[in-house]
This record gives sequence, structure tokens and C-alpha cells, in this order.
Amino acid sequence: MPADDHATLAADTWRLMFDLLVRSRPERDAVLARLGLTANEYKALHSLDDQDGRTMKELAAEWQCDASTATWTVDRLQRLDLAERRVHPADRRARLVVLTPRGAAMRAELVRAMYAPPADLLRLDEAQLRALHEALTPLRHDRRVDSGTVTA
Amino acid sequence: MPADDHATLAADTWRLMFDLLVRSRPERDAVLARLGLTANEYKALHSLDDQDGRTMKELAAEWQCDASTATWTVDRLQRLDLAERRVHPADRRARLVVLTPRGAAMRAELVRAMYAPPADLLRLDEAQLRALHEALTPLRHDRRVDSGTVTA
DNA sequence: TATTGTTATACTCTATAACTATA
DNA sequence: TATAGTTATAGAGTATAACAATA
Repeated sequence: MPADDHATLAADTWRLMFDLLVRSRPERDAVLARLGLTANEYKALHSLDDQDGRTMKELAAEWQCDASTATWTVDRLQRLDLAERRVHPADRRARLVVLTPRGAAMRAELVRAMYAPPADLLRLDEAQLRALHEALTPLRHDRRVDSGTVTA
Repeated sequence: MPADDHATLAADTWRLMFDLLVRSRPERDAVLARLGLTANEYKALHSLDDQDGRTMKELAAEWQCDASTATWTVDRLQRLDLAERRVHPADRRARLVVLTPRGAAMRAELVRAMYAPPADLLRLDEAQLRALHEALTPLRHDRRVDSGTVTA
């Protein structure tokens, strides 16, 4: 295939990656359906932990939603017994939202399943996979640019 | 980095691709914001053309929504002067939804911009890009598996 | 009678504004 | 007075069910 200049080559390269992602989306949708969660509940669980907790203000910023929407979302997680509110030890106005044991287990399973490689990728043989892994390495990004965004 | 077996290597490879996609999502969000469209309007425009048109039934199936929701969506595209309904020549119950000239132009610009390679990818040099392109080639998929899904 | 599409209606998710309780 | 969070309320987007037109 002719891909003469840098821009054209980048466009076709991206198209291959993007198509794989789009094609594999039904696999991720199936994970959410199996666990009975919405994409937003996934995003919400993703930014919680069972240790320190996050304030409502932090969560609203991370989810890029209004404070009242964060209240609504946490209410729902709480009703599902996935998260709970605790009083902030240093500021009695604030809340610390933490995962329940059930929420922590759900989050672990979600992250595992949502990050699972799609069927198309698993079909590559060892050599193909190694070549791809190596070619992708320059794109590795250690720092978390926007931890709130967990969907594509 | 140790990536000993096939599954681990696939997992890390996928993580690199997926992270790039997640990281570049703000670029796609910015395209929609600039054009004043929602993600759903993008999806809707994506499955239309200015030639043959699609029936409401086909659109509801492709968008995986209720028929009444498809009605609502097409109403909005119509109010935005992006699409219009025509009577189906062979079945007077049915409608054919086609893009207006404005809609066709908008769709072309949208697809161009939404498929544009992200900044991180463009930063690769010629050799890196060629290696990545080659490594992705086994994943090329010509047929459209699920034309309704256009987001990752 | 069956099918295509719309309308009436309700439910979910989102935001804005007013409010409560702390700081 | 300012800030963290909730509540009251309204709008956007979704679905279900009843309906109209046509096959």
C-alpha cells in the first residue's frame, strides 16, 4: 500500500489502531452488561478506592460534572452497596467516598475485564505481537494525564 | 520490561494502544465542540449519506435504539438542516432519510477530523511510524463489522 | 392483519439555583 | 463571608405503549 509522506502514513496507521478499538467495543459493552453496570458507573468506580477516599468536590472535578450530579452518582453507588460516604476527619463539611468491600471487588473485576485485550489482538502469533509491542513502546506514557477519562 | 508469555505480552500491548486512545479522546471531544455537535449527532450523521438514504427502521437498528428515539434524533438533524425525510418510492409507509448539502459537508468534515491521528502519534519519526504501521497490518479488517459503532 | 413510523408519556441523567452545615 | 455538599427543579435524551397510515 502506498503511504508516501509522514501525514498519510500516520493517518493510515491511526486508522488501523482506531478500527481495532471500535471493532472491540462490543467486547467492553458485554463486560458492563454482564456486571449490570453502565459506562458511567464504570467511570465512577474507576476513580474510587477502599483506602483514603475522595471528596465530592474531587470527584465532580474528575468526572467533569456538576457537584449535584456527583451527589446523584454517589447516591446510586451507595444504593448498590458499592461505595459509602464517611465524614472527612479534618473538615466536617466534607465527605470521603470510599469503596465498600463489594465495590472494591467489582472495581477489580471491571478493570481486569475492561482492559482485557480484544480477540483480534490475541489471534496474533508471538512474533507479530512482539513486533507490535516494540513499535508501540515509543508511545508509552507513564503519568496519568487525565485520570478521569477512562473511556475512549 | 518482562513480558514472558503470550497473554502478558498481549495485555501490555493492548494497554499501550488503549491508553493512546483514551489520552487522545480530548482531541475528538474538541472536534465535536468546535462543530457544535454531540457524540450522538456524530454517530447519526456517520450512518447517513446524500444518495440513497436509509429508512427509519434501518437507522434504529444501526443506532441500536428504539424507533421512537430514531424519530427524535432525525427530527433534530432535520431542525439543524443536516438531514431530511423523503417518502420511500416503493413503500409509502416508509421514509428515506438523506443528508442535506449542509449535512453532507458536515459529515465529511466530521469524519475527516474525528479520524485524524492524535498528536502523540504524529510526534513519531518516519522509521517509528513505518514500524508501527507494518506491525499493525495483520490487524487490518476490510469489511465493516458493525457499521453502527463509530466510537471506541 | 402485519408493518412503518409517530405521538403521548414516563423514567434516567444532567445541570442551575436555592439551601444547610460547617469553616 | 466563603466553601462543601445536598435538595428542588427543569431540560435533554431515552424507552414503552397507544396510535395512524399503509401494505
